[in-house]
Amino acid sequence: METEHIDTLSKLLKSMSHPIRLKILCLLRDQELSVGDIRNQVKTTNANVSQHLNILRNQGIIDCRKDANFIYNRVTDPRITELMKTMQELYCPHK
Amino acid sequence: METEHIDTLSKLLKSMSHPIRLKILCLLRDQELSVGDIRNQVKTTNANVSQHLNILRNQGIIDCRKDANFIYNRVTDPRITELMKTMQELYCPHK
DNA sequence: TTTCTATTTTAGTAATTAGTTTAATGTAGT
DNA sequence: ACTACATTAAACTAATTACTAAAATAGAAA
Repeated sequence: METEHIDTLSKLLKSMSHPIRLKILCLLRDQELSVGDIRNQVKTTNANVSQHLNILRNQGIIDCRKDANFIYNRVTDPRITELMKTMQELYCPHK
Repeated sequence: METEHIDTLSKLLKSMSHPIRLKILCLLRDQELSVGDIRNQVKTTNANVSQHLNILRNQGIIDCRKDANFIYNRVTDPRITELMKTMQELYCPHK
C-alpha cells in the first residue's frame, strides 16, 4: 500500500476512532438525524456534538441538509457504510 | 450496536489510526518482521518503532517471538487481516 | 568476562485533541 | 420588531499522544 493511501486511511480511521463519533456514525447508518436527535442519544452537549459532526464533515464522511431550523445529517460515503458493516460483522458477536 | 462494542471498536481504530502503526500493520500482513526490519521500512528510530509496536501488542493486534536477539512480529488477530483487506479494497483504487 | 547488537524503558518536552462555557448566528412563529 | 429554538464559533483549560535522547536490559559471539 502506498504512503498516500496510508495517510488517507489513517486520517479516516482517526476521525472514526472517537467513541462519540463512532456512535454517531452507527446512528446515521440507516437514518437521517438532527443535531438535537444525536445529542439525545449520545448524552452530551449540543456544542460537543456539533464539534464532532464538524470533524466528520471535514473528513467527507457525512453531509447535511437544512430544513427549517433543523440540520439533518447523514452518511454520504458508501465506503463508510461498507466499512462499518464489516466491522460490525467482525467485532459484534452475531446473534 | 451496544456501547461496549462501540468502546472496543473505537479503541481498536484509534490504535490503527496512526500512519506509522497502519504502515506497520500493512507490512506485517503477509510476513514476519523484526523491529529493525520495520525501522528500515518506516524511517524512524528504533525506540519509536518499539513504542508503536507496544501499542499494537497491548491492543492484542500483534504478537512476537524471540529468536536470538531479534524479535519477530506478526499480526495475530485474523479480524485485523480481514479489516485491512476490506479497507484496501475500498480505499485503494483497484488496478 | 567483555563487547557488540537488538530491543525496550524512562524521562522530558512538544504537539494535538477533548470538553466546557459563553457568545454569536440563523430561522420560524408571534 | 421580538422571542424561542437549533446550531455553530470562539476561547480556554485539561488531558492525551507523539517524538527524541539517554539509560537499561538481554542475548550472542569473541
